[in-house]
Amino acid sequence: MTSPSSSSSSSGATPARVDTLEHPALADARDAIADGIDREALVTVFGRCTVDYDGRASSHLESGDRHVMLKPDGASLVHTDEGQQPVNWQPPGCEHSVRYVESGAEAGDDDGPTDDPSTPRLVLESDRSTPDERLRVSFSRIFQVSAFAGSDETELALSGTEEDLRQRILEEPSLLESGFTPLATERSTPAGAVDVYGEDSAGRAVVVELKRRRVGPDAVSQLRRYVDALERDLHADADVRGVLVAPSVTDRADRLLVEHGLEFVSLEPTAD
Amino acid sequence: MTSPSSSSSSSGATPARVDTLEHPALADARDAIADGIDREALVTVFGRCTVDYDGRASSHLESGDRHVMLKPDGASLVHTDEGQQPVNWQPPGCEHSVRYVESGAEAGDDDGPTDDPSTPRLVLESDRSTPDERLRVSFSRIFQVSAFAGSDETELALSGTEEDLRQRILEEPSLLESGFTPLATERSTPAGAVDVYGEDSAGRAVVVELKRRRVGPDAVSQLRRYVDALERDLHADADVRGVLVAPSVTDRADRLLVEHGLEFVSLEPTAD
DNA sequence: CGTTCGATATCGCCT
DNA sequence: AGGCGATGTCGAACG
Repeated sequence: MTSPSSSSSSSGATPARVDTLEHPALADARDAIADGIDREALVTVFGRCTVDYDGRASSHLESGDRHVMLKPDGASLVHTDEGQQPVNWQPPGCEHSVRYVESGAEAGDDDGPTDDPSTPRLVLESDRSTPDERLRVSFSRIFQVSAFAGSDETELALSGTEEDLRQRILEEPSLLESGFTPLATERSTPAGAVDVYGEDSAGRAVVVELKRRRVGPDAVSQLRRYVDALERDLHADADVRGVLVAPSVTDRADRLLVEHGLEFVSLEPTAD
Repeated sequence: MTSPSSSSSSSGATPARVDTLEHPALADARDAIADGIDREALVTVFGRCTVDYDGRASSHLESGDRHVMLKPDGASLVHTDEGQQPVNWQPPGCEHSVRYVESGAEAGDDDGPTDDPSTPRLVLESDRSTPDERLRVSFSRIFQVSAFAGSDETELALSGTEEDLRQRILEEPSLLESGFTPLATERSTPAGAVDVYGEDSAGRAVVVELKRRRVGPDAVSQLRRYVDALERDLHADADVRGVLVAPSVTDRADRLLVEHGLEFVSLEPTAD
């Protein structure tokens, strides 16, 4: 069951390739993983391991069975059987390495005890600098190693974003209010760029902050910062209106809006 | 190469089990995936597929080779060979389903064209309500299916969090400033809960907002909301101090602090 | 349930 | 490289 199996898809311009080992010896797993990293394949390892992270924060995970994915762009993901988020990870830009250690005590230079340091271990590391951080996965057993090489040229088409909401307003400004005229998007202020800047039927300046979903107090504060900054920037006794555009607001955000003299218009990113 | 292989770890209290098919026929893949879901295993599928999401937003991904993970808690993840984040996903709480469709045109009820609708397809769906959303992965080819059953009882131990920063301040209040006395954590105000509430050596109320890392304008606004709310809550002519505690602040955040009469103390979550 | 806020947030854009 | 804001953010704590 530890003999390597390599197989290619029989049709298609760029055949996908999969290499799998089941219950390999740790040394064989090391070779397969090193080969997968070298070939820039997507490598997965399922096995019993401890996990240590050190960098922006520090973490330790005792021994358990987990699924590890190493990507050719340097990303690393450790998944348990629960949760959308990996229990540990490393962002793209890391250098992956793998090594076989006869005595687990040497797996880490300065780590605490692992599940059984006296047994041999296979250690995966993903390191980067800026910020300096490291993920180390130390396996006592490996149940499966796979290396996937495929082809994926396509990009995700997503709709229902804040950008869609902006397009809706620009194409039909009356959705904001009758007589509204957009003058600029991403208009720069000392506090940052305003989503949509324009003027109302009376010629007053209007700052519009867009949110694709129901908003809380943070969005109100954000809008307030822009209105404040623009009032100073126009340095007249400018009466600048601030309008929050979102599907809905929470109670507390609504009170904040009133408190700060800001307005709200209910609008969804798409017309459905 | 399409014969099923099931294997168990030979030692350990809770042996891990791995079932793998390589280049299975779609109908065989369907049975293996359904069995894995049924057994509450962690199921992975690598193959050529299109991906469609509809719910909080909508997205479509043309045909390519991707890695799909179905977790027993209902989470679903679609990974390409790039990026830390899945290109598509579904949170825990979904219901997974798998079906074999002779003609791909029936894979979706109302979908646009896929890579080749005339060929048979294997369709994975993960659905949930509140919010109502659905992820559909439609495979034209499957290169590998695996089902992993393991054991993982341990929890992550993490340090360097905001909670650590709070403990540091509570154990040694002089780190904030000489004479500071913490009176409460998570003190409730109309604007939300204050991280640390206390008084200085002159008996003035102090609101402390903690951040584990370098902060921008949002944290300053958050602190300002708390100070405002507390000044009203104490409804005296209360002079409430607001102190932001973080490793550092950006320039713009620093100007905002001055503008709002707030203070800053540089402190890291851990003593290193 | 909804609200609120933290996170090793990640990601993309722009300076 | 750092700042800044969006995200189908996710997740947890709390009401």
